Amino acid sequence: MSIQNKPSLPVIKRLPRYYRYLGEMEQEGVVKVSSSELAKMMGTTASQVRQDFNCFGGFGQQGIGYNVKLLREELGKLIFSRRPVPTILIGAGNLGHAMANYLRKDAQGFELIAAFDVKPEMIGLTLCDVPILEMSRLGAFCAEHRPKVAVICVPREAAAQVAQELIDLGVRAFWNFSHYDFSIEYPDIVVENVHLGDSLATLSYEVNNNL
Amino acid sequence: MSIQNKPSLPVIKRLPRYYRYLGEMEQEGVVKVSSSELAKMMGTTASQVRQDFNCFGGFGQQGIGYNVKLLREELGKLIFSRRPVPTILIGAGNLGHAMANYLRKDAQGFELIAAFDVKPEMIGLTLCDVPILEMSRLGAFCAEHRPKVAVICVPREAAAQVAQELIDLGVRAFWNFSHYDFSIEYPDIVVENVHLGDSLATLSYEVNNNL
DNA sequence: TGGTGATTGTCAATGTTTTAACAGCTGGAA
DNA sequence: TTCCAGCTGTTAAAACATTGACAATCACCA
Repeated sequence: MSIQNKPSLPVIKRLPRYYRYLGEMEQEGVVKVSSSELAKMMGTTASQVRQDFNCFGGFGQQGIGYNVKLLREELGKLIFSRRPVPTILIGAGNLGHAMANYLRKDAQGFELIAAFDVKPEMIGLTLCDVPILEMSRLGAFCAEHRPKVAVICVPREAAAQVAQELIDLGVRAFWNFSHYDFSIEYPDIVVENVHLGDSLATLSYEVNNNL
Repeated sequence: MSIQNKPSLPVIKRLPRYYRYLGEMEQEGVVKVSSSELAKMMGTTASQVRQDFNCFGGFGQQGIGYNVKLLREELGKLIFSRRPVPTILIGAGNLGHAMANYLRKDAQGFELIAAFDVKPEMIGLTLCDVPILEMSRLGAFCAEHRPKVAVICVPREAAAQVAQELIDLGVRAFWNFSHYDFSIEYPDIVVENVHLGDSLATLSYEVNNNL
């Protein structure tokens, strides 16, 4: 019933998947679910499912199982902010476009408020209804609008400098698609890396060695 | 000196990063590196670095360290195939475009040979120099060209069916951007998931709870 | 030539995550 | 009412991953 020890990273990484499956179930009209049913979907054990939820105080009812709607709501409260987090995007290239679209159509909890790029021909265009601004305006924009999250879609060479600039400007969270690795010197900053190259290399390794 | 026990997933996931850092060092003209220097870059311990390489037989020289060029070559051999792996892309939308570009410009070891989409207005166009074909031609194409890897950039609703079709057609490796989770029923299939939604949700959790 | 400092490969210890086991609760049937 | 099957919460054990420790090796120098 009480909040247990701080959930570990593996647990946190599983929460969105639970949330996703529960959403699908709710849409299908499923009302209750057991840990073993969830385990089957997740490809893990019932034990892990129960332990995961227990980190946050256990949302189930002994003898019954979990109420799908309630459990999903609770997970939602844990994962998402009450109101959309103001977010900016740096690098409006191909990947930047895809991610801006993703933020608008498929993500919840984030509100894209501006994009930035260095290419002169992009300035003034819009991206998912937000303007693409010059990098030189970054400072003034952040001072005024105080974005909390930045999506980094620039090449590695540019990333280090941009990251430092954004940190100095008060941005505290990064969804990082560049190959640049944020250093660990800033303890109060959160970074979620999507290293496509590493992901693809992992696939390559598996193809090479396991097929 | 001999090949140790099968490397675990965490080790494999670190290989691309080692490879990346070694590439940067080689470009800068660095000749040798010690486990503690690598550890510092990776944000881990020297012990782990040595243990990681030891899974594959230890590429260093006692008393000296590791030869940057040699180590990188060895890791490259482990990660990448000798010749480019024929690869197809399913779903030529925004994300598909970005990933096709990525495959061509920034990835090694994969050769995009065709893209497929359901939208009639896309058929006949090209994407990174490869044709965009109708989904109905998938079977014939695979029979002729035998792609090994498929990049899945379709919505979740479509993914399950496409995946099954591709598996039946002999594709054995998937770089999966859809929200569909490949079931575990096929043991000889490798899947590398890039669940953007889950990644973003993780970031959201951190923003919500750690900032 | 022999000593010294640096460094790897390897084994043992520690820490973390996952799995198993079981007491206690619940709803329904006999 | 009482029993039973099915389920959670929780504690304990097992598996796994990381870190620490140290002998063996090497280049260099006196």
